[in-house]
Amino acid sequence: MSSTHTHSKKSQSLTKNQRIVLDLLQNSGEPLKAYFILDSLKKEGLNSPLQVYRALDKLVELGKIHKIESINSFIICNNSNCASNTAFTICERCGKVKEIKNKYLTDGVSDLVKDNKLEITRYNLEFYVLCKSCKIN
Amino acid sequence: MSSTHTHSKKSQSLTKNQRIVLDLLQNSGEPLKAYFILDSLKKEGLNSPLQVYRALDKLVELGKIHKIESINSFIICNNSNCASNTAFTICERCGKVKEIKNKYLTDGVSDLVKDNKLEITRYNLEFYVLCKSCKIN
DNA sequence: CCTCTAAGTGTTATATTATTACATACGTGA
DNA sequence: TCACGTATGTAATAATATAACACTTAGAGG
Repeated sequence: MSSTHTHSKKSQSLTKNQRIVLDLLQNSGEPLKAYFILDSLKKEGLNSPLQVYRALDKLVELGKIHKIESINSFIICNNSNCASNTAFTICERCGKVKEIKNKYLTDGVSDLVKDNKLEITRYNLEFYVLCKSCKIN
Repeated sequence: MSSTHTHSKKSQSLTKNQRIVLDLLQNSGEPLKAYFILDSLKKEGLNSPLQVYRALDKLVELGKIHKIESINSFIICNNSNCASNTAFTICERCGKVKEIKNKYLTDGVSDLVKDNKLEITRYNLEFYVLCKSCKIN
């Protein structure tokens, strides 16, 4: 354990603010709003919106979370860092959001994109649905 | 032509506020922000944000315009009222937005959706691209 | 013609979401 | 040790959107 700093670990380590925001999103699993995150993390030392937005921006950039544009919310990425390509279903009745893991859908979109000669850097797909439990009731 | 009022003609006529907002979006062709619309239409008698948002909401509902969620902007629908199914490309460099008219893409998405047993009521697809002129320069 | 109703209007105030600006700290590599 | 990139903390403010309430209008239908 003598020479512990062979090369920088910085790149894979998050700062404190980034960490606590990521943890909250991870534990929640649901989309959360910036100001809700702020309120939730007051006790951890977060005091201003900017601290939250900066952490969120960084986490989005790292592909660890996604922003769901139509509801101004942020959610943990459950596709092991899909690097800003997002596809979600949002229930119109109960608001529940799910990240679409279905490879066929996302691959299909990629194919469509290729076929149509679109040079995409990233995309954001939001499908409004009626979720199973809402469909039943 | 004696009984001219067989059924209401109301449905196809817009109110004054809806009309002037739609006209502005039509003439512009670009995505516009709500408060820009407000400023632009002060002289036409629009005084408050709510007047703009109400008109925008109605026009979105009618499928005459779309909201582009990731830039909080509204744009005329050039697919003859696609009823809230939207697909756009947004240039990451210059910000130019285009509604995707390509039937293959939108049909393809519909197919994917069917194949994946998603019961979609509507969708919002935002593809970030590098547009032709930006690619050259 | 009269009245009921749904939809729209106008206005004030306020809520929600996000950024600017600026001074400071901290770690890494030269 | 210094410079640089990145993050931090804080206050102020900008940008986006909605709530609440009183009032008007247009068309349906008697």
